Amino acid sequence: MKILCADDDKDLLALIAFTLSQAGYLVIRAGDGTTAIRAFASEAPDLVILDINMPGASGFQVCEAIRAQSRVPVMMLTVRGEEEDLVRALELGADDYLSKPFSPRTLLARVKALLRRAGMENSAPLTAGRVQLDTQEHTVQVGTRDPVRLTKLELRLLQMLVANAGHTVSSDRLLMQVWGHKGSGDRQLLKQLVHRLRQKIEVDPAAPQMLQTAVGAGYKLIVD
Amino acid sequence: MKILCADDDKDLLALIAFTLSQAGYLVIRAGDGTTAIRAFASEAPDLVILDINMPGASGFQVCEAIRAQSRVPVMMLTVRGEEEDLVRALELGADDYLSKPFSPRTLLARVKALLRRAGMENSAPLTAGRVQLDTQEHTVQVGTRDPVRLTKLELRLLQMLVANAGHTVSSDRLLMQVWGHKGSGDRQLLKQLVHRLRQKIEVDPAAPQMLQTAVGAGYKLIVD
DNA sequence: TTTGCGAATAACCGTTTTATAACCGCGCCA
DNA sequence: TGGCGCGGTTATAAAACGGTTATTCGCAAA
Repeated sequence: MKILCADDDKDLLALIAFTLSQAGYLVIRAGDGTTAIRAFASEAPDLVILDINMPGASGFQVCEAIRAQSRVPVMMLTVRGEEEDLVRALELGADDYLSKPFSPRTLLARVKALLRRAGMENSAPLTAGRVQLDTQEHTVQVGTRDPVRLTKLELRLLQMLVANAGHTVSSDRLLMQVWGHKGSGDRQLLKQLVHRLRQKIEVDPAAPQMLQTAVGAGYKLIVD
Repeated sequence: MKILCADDDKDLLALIAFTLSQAGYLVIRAGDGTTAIRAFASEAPDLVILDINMPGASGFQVCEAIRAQSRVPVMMLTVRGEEEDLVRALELGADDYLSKPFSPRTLLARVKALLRRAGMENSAPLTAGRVQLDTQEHTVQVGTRDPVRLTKLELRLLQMLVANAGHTVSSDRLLMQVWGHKGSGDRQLLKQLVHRLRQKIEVDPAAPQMLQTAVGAGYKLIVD
């Protein structure tokens, strides 16, 4: 089991690494955000622990980048009393958080819980029904049709929909996950992106079968 | 299912509210003890979450006041390592406690456990009798009838009524919850909204069975 | 440099949803 | 009896929403 830990506090990082490797996990370390993102791509860890305040890229940015291509469990480390950070982290798709200072015992318990929860047999995290995402190639394949290339934003959008296949995802949530912020004028971008995505994955884009809109609520991906 | 949350930490309150409403609960907020007591009286929540340290009235006092008139489940929030607080809280009749910091997931699990223990859980968060709300899809389903799509305002109104099923809710409170303000001319909007909602959920909208009006007071949802 | 592509900005259309307004009927009470 | 408040209903105007298309911008590859 491979765990990626990112924190700019060398001592804390060492403590975390020690605790986890003691428990039998393989720990990958990153001292800043950009390193973390790179490490994530090259190591494909089973779980990620991110400090929020880091040089390079903040924990938020790293989390966002990771969520753009994977659903691995992400745990955020925060300083106590920064609850608004938490809201943001969770909205970005983090699965749990731990506020500093924490005991190694707590850390371990939470890590185990998170891994258990993830089932760890993430089997094929990026498929739903006949829809198959390939984040490496940036492509989707629907049924036996030819794979279609997707842009970065299209991929992120579809990823969110695949992850919640069958349930509608609110526009706000999509906005947040795809662009990382919730500007008011950005509704336009979403409907455009949906439009482009439909052109690519629907048999008849004018009468969408898979990417349906839930009026007033958001969008959802229908899989049989 | 209605939950009253009292905490003077705005950010934490926001986090709690976010977590719970995400899970489909209707959250009533209070920023201090006295507000909490007043809100408890007017809202009759199904569960109460209280911070111990609050201006106005402490969590202890609020808990005591609530216990003087109700057996509703109460969960206390404590800071870690203040065990004597816990003892006192439990003696005052609190049903559970959670020490900060806690993860949203934990909170949700404990809340559900508490509701289950109280026997309130028999249904999903937002159902009352044969009425089933789906806040994600923006739909209601009544009995075995086909689900009906609701607009944003209709959903909020119905949510309020479902949370108070069987009891009449004053027009002012509905106005407040649905529109967020209490303008004078807005009575018109309410009666119109009620009208539209009846068209959607009543068998015979001209003779409402479920969404009944309490003349001079407000409206109430009748469930068997 | 030009070209090409993804993304952002903007505008248009038809539909749905919400707000404004008026009218109806009823019970109440001076 | 007539004025008044209240709730229900209907009509219409205004705003928001979703789909679509065209244009512009920024950037990196050719």
